[in-house]
Amino acid sequence: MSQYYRSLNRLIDNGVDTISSEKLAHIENITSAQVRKDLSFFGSFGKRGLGYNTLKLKDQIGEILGLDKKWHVGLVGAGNIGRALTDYNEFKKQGFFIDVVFDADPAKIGTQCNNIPILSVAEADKYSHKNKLDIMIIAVPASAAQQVCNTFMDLGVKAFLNFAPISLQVKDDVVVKNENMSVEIESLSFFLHNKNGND
Amino acid sequence: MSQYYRSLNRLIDNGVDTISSEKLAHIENITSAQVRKDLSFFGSFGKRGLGYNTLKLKDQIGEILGLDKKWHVGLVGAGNIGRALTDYNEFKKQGFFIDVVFDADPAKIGTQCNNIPILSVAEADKYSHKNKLDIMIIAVPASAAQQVCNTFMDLGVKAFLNFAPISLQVKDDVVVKNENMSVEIESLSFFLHNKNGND
DNA sequence: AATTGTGAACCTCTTCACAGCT
DNA sequence: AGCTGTGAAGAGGTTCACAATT
Repeated sequence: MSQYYRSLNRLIDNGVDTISSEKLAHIENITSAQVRKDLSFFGSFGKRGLGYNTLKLKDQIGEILGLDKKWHVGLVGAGNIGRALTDYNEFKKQGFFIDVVFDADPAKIGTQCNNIPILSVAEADKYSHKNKLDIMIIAVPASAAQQVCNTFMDLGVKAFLNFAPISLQVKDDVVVKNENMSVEIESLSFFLHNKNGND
Repeated sequence: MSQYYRSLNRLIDNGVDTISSEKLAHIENITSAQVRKDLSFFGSFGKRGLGYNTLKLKDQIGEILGLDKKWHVGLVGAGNIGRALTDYNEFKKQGFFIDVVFDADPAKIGTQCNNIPILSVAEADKYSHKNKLDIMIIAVPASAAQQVCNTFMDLGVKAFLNFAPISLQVKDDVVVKNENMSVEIESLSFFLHNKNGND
């Protein structure tokens, strides 16, 4: 869904105002039936014989994904990944602005990261009572990730984006999405390894 | 598989030398049958009545994933994400070292990024004739990603890790893994949006 | 007694194919 | 005529349950 949204934005920028499931499928490297199934699950957005209106479809998907809302995002871990994320344009473009950064390093606390204040994790409690925190991004080492997650779960955060390379244990009403770059590069390693083995 | 590998490393560090599919499943938040199916696909690594030897299993998975080999990785795009990746410890730990960075910005060319030289994309041809490039990481804007991908495909690169938020079109013998952080955060947005709607 | 490895059942996601709109 | 929306068929992946093994 998210991927359709992005492709539609690009199509709109290029002045395309109508698109068929066939063409959209080609862009996404999937089948046209898949596109129609995905979209029809949420409603009837297309016109038979014509296709989908790019602008209308984009808005409808945006609404489904809740992109019309502004979510308050916090980040834990002002390391390499954390710093990159505070200035990541794709997040900003979709309306995900990072309000606050938490870190454990006393040298960093009180400073800023791309104009976002860095607080101590101990201040999270106080912060969360004054400010909304819808989504927390965890960009700390694996050894600290579960503890950090627990801290913010206890403060009522229901959605986590986890960059630490472990599987977090969470309550039933909490959702975690993992962003594990090592997993992906290792699957490339697997592919190359096997390809060469069969040559 | 990759996730098992990481968990096994942590178990070994903690002095655990044997583990059952049940316990490993618990760590990964999956079922024990799933663990056994995954592992048995590649061979019989366990001992009935006992479980799996952590050290042996780790080595066997490492071999399957090709982690005993050293892969030569190149990076295109010395932006926020690119810079973070050149110093990303998880890659280094698994043996993925970035040898070279390519960028289009004349101001960056000739400089270094965490001690890795930054070359112009025009020099990629020359570079690739003298050095191996097994995996290319694409960390450029969406508008440039396909072109960059084509350039390196033509130079014979068969594996890409793509951080640009588009679906790359590649030849049949080439594999692309996408690392699209916006997709994940948007799925969190979707979750929160719907949860609140049903409250 | 404990735990693996695996056929069979089950479930979920994908593709096919075509009726029904525009 | 062209393209969507969707039931039915098919493929792929997950779980069950138990014989085999240590």
